[in-house]
Amino acid sequence: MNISAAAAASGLSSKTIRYYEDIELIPPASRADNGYRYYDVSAVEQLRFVHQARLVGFSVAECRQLLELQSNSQRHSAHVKSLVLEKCDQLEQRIEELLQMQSMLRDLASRCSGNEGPDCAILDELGRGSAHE
Amino acid sequence: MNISAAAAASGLSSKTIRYYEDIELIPPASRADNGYRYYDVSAVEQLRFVHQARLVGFSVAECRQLLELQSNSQRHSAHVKSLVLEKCDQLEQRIEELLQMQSMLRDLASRCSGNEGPDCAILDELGRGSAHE
DNA sequence: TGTAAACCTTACAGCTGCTGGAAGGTCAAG
DNA sequence: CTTGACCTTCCAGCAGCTGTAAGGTTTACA
Repeated sequence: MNISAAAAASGLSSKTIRYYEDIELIPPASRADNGYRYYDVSAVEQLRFVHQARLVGFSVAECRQLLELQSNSQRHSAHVKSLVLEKCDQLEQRIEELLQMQSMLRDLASRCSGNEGPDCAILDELGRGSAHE
Repeated sequence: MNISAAAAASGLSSKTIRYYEDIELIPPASRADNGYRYYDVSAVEQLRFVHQARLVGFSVAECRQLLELQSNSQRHSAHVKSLVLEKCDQLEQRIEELLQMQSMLRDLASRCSGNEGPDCAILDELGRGSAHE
């Protein structure tokens, strides 16, 4: 399997796969006679693993940890689970932040008449820097 | 007002203020005789403006737009308002994404026994790359 | 057989939005 | 007169890729 097929199968881009190899997130791919990277089923599975982990919000560093756990038969599943729950909490926090920002924006928007004139409560408010603190 | 006082008054760091000047987001600060940057009330207000805009989710490029609008007496407040509402929508989208990620994580966590053993549904699932698609 | 498109390779630059550090000048307190 | 806290510039680095250049290979088709 060439890199672009592996990309299609894993959901990553070829570029990203090379990049992950570069930063040693994943081991160097084996090579065909012509020097092309070659991926077997288990290599693709690893790519998919990383892709999924990234999708649910793990950083590359955290993916490294997860891959280590995956290859460590001495692992405790409790450890893995705690990483997942921790990430969950982080997402929760981030969501709260975004909701905060959104409510500030909605508040700003509600104060602005939104017409052809230049008077704008949004610009005024931003300059005042209150932001309800 | 020195840069650190301006920083304290605006909520930005000195570093960030210099950076914003560097990328020409804000005009070059005036200088005292000793070469130190000097900020008056209106300069500080501009800094605060940018800080607030960043806080509610505007990118630096968008801040540039907002500053232009602020200094443009021909502006229509409707234009400003639409930028704010658009940003609101973007936040909404991002929040949805994070919620999605969170629900995938919760689902993964629920499948994992979380004990001393190595068997872990999370690692299995990530490798399978299903992610409920 | 030729050639053009579609792959593959490496290497390096750039993106966003800062932050840290080095090397040096200035200023206020004791 | 020294010490510490400012200030200055400039350059490097963080995450996590993505784009581009310059070249080699393979495949399809005329």
